[in-house]
Amino acid sequence: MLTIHNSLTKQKEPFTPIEAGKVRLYVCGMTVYDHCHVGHARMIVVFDVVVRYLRYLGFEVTYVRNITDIDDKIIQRAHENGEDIQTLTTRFIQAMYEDIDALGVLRPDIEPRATESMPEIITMIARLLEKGYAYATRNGDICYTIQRFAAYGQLSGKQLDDLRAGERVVIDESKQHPLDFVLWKMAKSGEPSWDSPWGKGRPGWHIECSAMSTHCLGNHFDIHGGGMDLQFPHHENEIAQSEGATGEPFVNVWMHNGFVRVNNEKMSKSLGNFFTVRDVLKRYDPEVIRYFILTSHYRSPLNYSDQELDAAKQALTRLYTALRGLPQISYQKGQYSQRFHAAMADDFNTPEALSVLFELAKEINKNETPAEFGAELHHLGGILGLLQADPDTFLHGTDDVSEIEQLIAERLAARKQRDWAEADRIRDRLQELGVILEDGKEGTIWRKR
RNA sequence: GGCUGGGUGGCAGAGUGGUAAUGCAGCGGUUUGCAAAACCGUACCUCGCCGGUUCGAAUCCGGCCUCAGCCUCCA
Repeated sequence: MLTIHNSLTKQKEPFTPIEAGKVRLYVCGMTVYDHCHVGHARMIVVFDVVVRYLRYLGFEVTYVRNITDIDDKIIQRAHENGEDIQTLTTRFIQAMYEDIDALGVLRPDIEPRATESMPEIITMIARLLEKGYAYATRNGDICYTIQRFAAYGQLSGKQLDDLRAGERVVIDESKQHPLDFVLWKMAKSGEPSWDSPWGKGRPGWHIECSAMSTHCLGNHFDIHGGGMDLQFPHHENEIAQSEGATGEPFVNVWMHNGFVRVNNEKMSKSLGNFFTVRDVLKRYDPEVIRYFILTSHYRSPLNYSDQELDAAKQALTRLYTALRGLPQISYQKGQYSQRFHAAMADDFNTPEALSVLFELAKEINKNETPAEFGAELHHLGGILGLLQADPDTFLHGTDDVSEIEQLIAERLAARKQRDWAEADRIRDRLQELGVILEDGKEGTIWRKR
């Protein structure tokens, strides 16, 4: 039985889909004005694992992850760069695919873009106006009136009276309530705009997700995910918009992943303490990053540092070392699978699930006939999107290996002559090249440090 | 000020009532020409602080200290 922590109720609940055997899931994706950083990578990998696991359990999953390709920051960045908006977003969408494909992330089933969803957005705003959930301000913007939505605050646990709008930002006098948010912004000169019944303009960020998710998945769907920072106000606003417009319940289960931290602070664009995925990929195998993300539970904070990545690399090396040289046989469910699945079914407890993989590695290493354990390890790793590379490929790296193999052959010859000095000299040389040797009964094998 | 979520052995990180998973690091041994990898054994520490409930708590309750996040955009 799969249980999932629901941010709405703040507890783990047994998961029951709305429609038997099917799961409809929406995750807030990227705003494409810059490269993905490790924080984005965490969100994307976490929900990739969620989707993989739901599918593994036999659910027919419809996974939707949007792309926000129009907003203030995009406009601003395009302006700074002196390029047009579409050129900018196209470039960063391409870059995003490069980054997350490298991390072994499966593509969503539907990937709606804000700029391609204007009819749905406009329809939803019109419905909110009809039902009295929205109003036009003096300057022509359309705003949501949160006081009309009685359940506002249910997700974040905030009471309207407790919220201090204007604490950190100037209050907009044209709004009825300081926390009312914009659904449709009137066009400014030089900015992209779309026609609407209220004149040319563009959508607010919150309405995009409400419109795209309900359009792709229906008014009421199973799971909505995103980063912890989106809980308020973004997801709170989505509930208000969607339930206001449709009159139906919006989402059954809300899932929020924790942050990546750097020196005990949230990694973020605004703090400037972020590492882009492509920079980290220059120094670490993508699978190491994926593994690193899964070493902590998805709701816990994850500390980013080189030491942590080194540790992840070392751990993954242990698993691949165990798999090296094993005959490929078909997987049969073993005793470890049960524990792996118990962990995963408990709110996707990947650290616990990974610990089972290490126990399998140990079993392989000490066992005379380890092929079955190897097949199980390979199979269970695959559920997490790990351990699918050829072990030698992982351990050797992707650079040219001919010089290394040449040196190893020379060392082997020296060892045959019992010329230990020469053998050790070559080994030192190889060490300089980052190669670690292992002399076994059946010859010498090696790996990259 | 309000709301969330945390504080676990040297480090990382699970565990939410029965006495600390897993990885790295440490120590002793096996193995090795020496190493490495691997295996076997092993220590440390008792789970932020104080009090309570219980036969029994890291795990429940109360108080306190402290950290992070949200209440602007943010995965």
